[in-house]
Amino acid sequence: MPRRDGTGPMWWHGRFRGCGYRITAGREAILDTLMIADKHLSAEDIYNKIHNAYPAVGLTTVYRTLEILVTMNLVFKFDFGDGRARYELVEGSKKSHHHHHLVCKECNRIIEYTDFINDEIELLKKTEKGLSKKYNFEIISHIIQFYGICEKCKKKR
Amino acid sequence: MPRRDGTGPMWWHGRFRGCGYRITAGREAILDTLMIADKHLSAEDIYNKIHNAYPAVGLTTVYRTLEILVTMNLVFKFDFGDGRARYELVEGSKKSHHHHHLVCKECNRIIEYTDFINDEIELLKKTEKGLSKKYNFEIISHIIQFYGICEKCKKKR
DNA sequence: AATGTTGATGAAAATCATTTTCATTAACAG
DNA sequence: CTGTTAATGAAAATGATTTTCATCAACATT
Repeated sequence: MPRRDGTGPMWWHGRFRGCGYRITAGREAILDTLMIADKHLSAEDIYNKIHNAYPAVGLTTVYRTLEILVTMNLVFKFDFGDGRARYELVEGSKKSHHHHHLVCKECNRIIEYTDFINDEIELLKKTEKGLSKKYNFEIISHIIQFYGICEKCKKKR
Repeated sequence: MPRRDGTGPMWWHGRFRGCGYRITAGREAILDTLMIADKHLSAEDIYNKIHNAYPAVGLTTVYRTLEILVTMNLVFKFDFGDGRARYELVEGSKKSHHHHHLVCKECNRIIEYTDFINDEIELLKKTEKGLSKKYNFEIISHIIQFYGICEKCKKKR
């Protein structure tokens, strides 16, 4: 039985192996980092967090692992418009919860919000159902982002 | 009075000049292209479309103009995950209409949909109102995208 | 536990969209 | 018409991400 307290195989091992991928120290470190952070991180963020404990894991491996995780739909890749991608565990993978983001066009601050989620989930369900039928499109994930000016940047003006 | 039939100043001239920007042939060509296309284009798409009529307009100018237009909220910049940004006129600027996108994770095809928009608009309004009050965040635009597998890619499997 | 197959890896080089530099040109206010 | 200064193109720089390739290690099989 999969556990997540470090005493047994992690919840994702089976799925990983099932796809023909091997479990390596680097990959475990990357997944652990994503689970602990439970927040969007860039590839370099992850590399830095890992580097002390696993000096042998290079940035290339971080990119390669993230690509696999995104393909497997275990991780979602975000673009907040600042030229580098951010990654976070897909909702349901573990601790993560349904949320979306506000992106400040001025300072690029990201605000994660979980408000007004119930109505949103309901609408999303309905929309996904309708869209997947009409376009015969299998919907796996979605993104909702609001762009604007954050509190601090408004004051600066 | 601003017109859009080529017989007078375009609707955006005033706004452009008001921000201290000059009107140049290149900028007119870029805006025209976006208006005619009324669909997401990459910087290079625009460059190619313009190049015959305006060989003097370089790709750099396209990028620079697009950046201005995005800052002025006349144009929206999209990331569909294939490494190059797409641009389209903001809804309300001109012919464009409220719509969102389905993105195929496999072939990167983009499907533009306008279905189920009424409920969506209503929810968005409510959410935007709530969010801007709670976080004191001025919302200018939003993005909704669904990721998944398109019809053709499902069949290929 | 030893071994072979083959996926995984790091380092360095390559890629490629986008940005910056800089000397020249042109918009437009006066 | 003229001066000021923003806009421009070409070429170089940037910087995140990807690829190459020789080496290493996971793990299925013995």
